[in-house]
Amino acid sequence: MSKRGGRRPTIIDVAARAGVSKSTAARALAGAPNINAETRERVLKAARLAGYERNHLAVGMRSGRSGLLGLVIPDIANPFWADVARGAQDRAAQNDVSLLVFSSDWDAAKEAAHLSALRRARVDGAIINPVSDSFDDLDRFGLPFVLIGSSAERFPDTSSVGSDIAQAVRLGLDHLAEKGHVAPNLILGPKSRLARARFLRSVHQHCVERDIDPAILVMEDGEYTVEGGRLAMQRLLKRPHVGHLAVFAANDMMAIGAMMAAREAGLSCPEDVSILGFDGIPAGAFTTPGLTTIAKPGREMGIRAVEGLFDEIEGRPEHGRIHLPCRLVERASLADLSVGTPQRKAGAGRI
Amino acid sequence: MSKRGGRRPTIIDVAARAGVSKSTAARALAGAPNINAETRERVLKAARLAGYERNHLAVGMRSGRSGLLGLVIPDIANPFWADVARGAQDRAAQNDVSLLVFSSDWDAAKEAAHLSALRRARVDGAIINPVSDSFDDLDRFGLPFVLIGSSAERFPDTSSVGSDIAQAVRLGLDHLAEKGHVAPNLILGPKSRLARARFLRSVHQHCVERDIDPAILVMEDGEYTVEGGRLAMQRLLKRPHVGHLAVFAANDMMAIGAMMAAREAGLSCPEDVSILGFDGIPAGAFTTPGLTTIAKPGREMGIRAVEGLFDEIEGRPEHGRIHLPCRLVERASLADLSVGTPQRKAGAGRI
DNA sequence: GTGAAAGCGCTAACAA
DNA sequence: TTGTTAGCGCTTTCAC
Repeated sequence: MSKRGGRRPTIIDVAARAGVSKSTAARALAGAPNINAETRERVLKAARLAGYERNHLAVGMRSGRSGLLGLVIPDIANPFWADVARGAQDRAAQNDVSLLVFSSDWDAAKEAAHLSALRRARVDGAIINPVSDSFDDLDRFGLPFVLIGSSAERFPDTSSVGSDIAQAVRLGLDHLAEKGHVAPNLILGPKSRLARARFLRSVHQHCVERDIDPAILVMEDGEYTVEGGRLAMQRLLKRPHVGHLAVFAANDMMAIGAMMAAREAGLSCPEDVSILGFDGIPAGAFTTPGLTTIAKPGREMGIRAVEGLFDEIEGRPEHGRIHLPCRLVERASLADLSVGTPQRKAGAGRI
Repeated sequence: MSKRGGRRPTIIDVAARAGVSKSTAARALAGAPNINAETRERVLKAARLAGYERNHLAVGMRSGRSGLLGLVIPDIANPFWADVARGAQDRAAQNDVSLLVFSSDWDAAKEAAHLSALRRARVDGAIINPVSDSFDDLDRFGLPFVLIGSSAERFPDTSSVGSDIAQAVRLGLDHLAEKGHVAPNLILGPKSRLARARFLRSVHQHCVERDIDPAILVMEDGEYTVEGGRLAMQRLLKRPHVGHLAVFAANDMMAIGAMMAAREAGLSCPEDVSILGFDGIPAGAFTTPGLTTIAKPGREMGIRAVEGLFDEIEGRPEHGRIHLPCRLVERASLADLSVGTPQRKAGAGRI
């Protein structure tokens, strides 16, 4: 608390200490080439002694760069998004840039408010997972941005970073098939969300590749929450079905909800019901049984998004859509139906 | 993307549009009293038309206030801390200030780096949960700060916000006693952390109040993680004991680990083992059985911390230690041993 | 190789 | 009530 009140040293203080002008001090501090080596040392030493730290505000003012980046995600309390935030944070720090993180809580009005706050804070750009698929707020954002975990169809000249849904679905469906679940039931997100369509499209495509008729697929919708998954599973359970029930949920939270619904219905997992999740949140390791899931590379997504944003800001027109691969996390929520019975080849086309 | 490249309007643009000087425009925008009502309207309208937004950097430069606050927490991926961050975020937004959130990952070097980044970003102050209890970095932070979830013994003239550990421990121990577990085993954090001492002190104090000899308490240490809890529980299980085993863990993650260790040892919860957690993380609702726990008011802590920080910054010397009450979340991890046998009064002093 | 001066956008003290 | 001016800390010409 020593110097709580004391004015913080400026470049002028450093220049005075070193006995040079402030422009010389600035040159030394910036590591410019056109300066006497000995003078530079003197300035650097003076800066150290004075405890000088460059004022980002003043720099921002001159350069037009605040050194601030925004990150708008739906829910910081969701471990997946927290992981994204951490990756972005770390990558930004490498370039001495700070990150303003906002939770939109799936609320378009809140998102608009955050975007506005970001503009006022003079961020150099933002990484955004848009709440709605209308992108209205984005149209008037007016600053460089990168989309994360969302399709960029509306913004052809914008980069986006996401997980490779098609690859993830393939991974999941093939793993299910290996265990003898060729055409699993699906628990999907709300119809309003584009992510749902992308997921479903990948499933259809994979089915076609494996000679399975997509029409036999049974599916239910729900919110991307535990409760949403539980409700969807209850509906699935009410439908007529025989024998073992396999479920592929579009989100780990929903998968956990489905697991609870199964237990509440007196069914046990994985004996009566197999459940595959999608996200890779830590809580999946604590359920009974542990949740087998497809893990998205959250941290890596955050890192790549920041790098993409740097490109946007610098005007390097990458405009790429980066799709990072997901990986299978095998735990215990899938029954192996292929054991004891002849291993059925994928593509059999029956449930 | 319309005006991506276009220079953003300044107060000078607004003044020109309204046909006044920039100081008049500034007065109107600031809502100063000494200005003609009609002129004010004209300026406001001009600002709206121009899409003017006040430049926080420039304001910060003049006023010495950046409108930025820092938050340094051990782990943004821990739902409890994410909750704190969200509360702080929301409260800060009310005053149009933004929050820079950093994860120290329990690493003192990282913490020091973050504190330095915060200073360079010119935050007006910070909310900090210090990694180590040595507070060395804090000594040279040099900006207003508020401690969160940590004791402020080393900083008598600093505010701190935390949960009321004593009340929480009382709540937990009394609830355990009601269920017939008078002297539960304890799973504590690492010896190096001050939080451990505070927790233990509260337990001792409560025991004394209830006429229980603290010496009979059995305890194990571990890291504040699932793995730490599992290891501690394994050690607890190896000790000689008869009948039902009750455990009070100092952290939900550890409690979940303890639950796993019990299951791995062939014991079932709550039949053979009762487990009480402390934190209130969402994952506790997804374990089998659901984890009974004491929930800390994370969100509220974040809010109060920001308010306390505003006081510090304004120079209002509150220097209070706010201890917010915790609440019991009853799920299914505790056996009720009082059923069927006469309810034993608290204070019996036996296991 | 170094210094003087302008200017980023804003607010506040002083003048009119 | 309004305008003029100085200056926050920094970088970047332009002279010397």
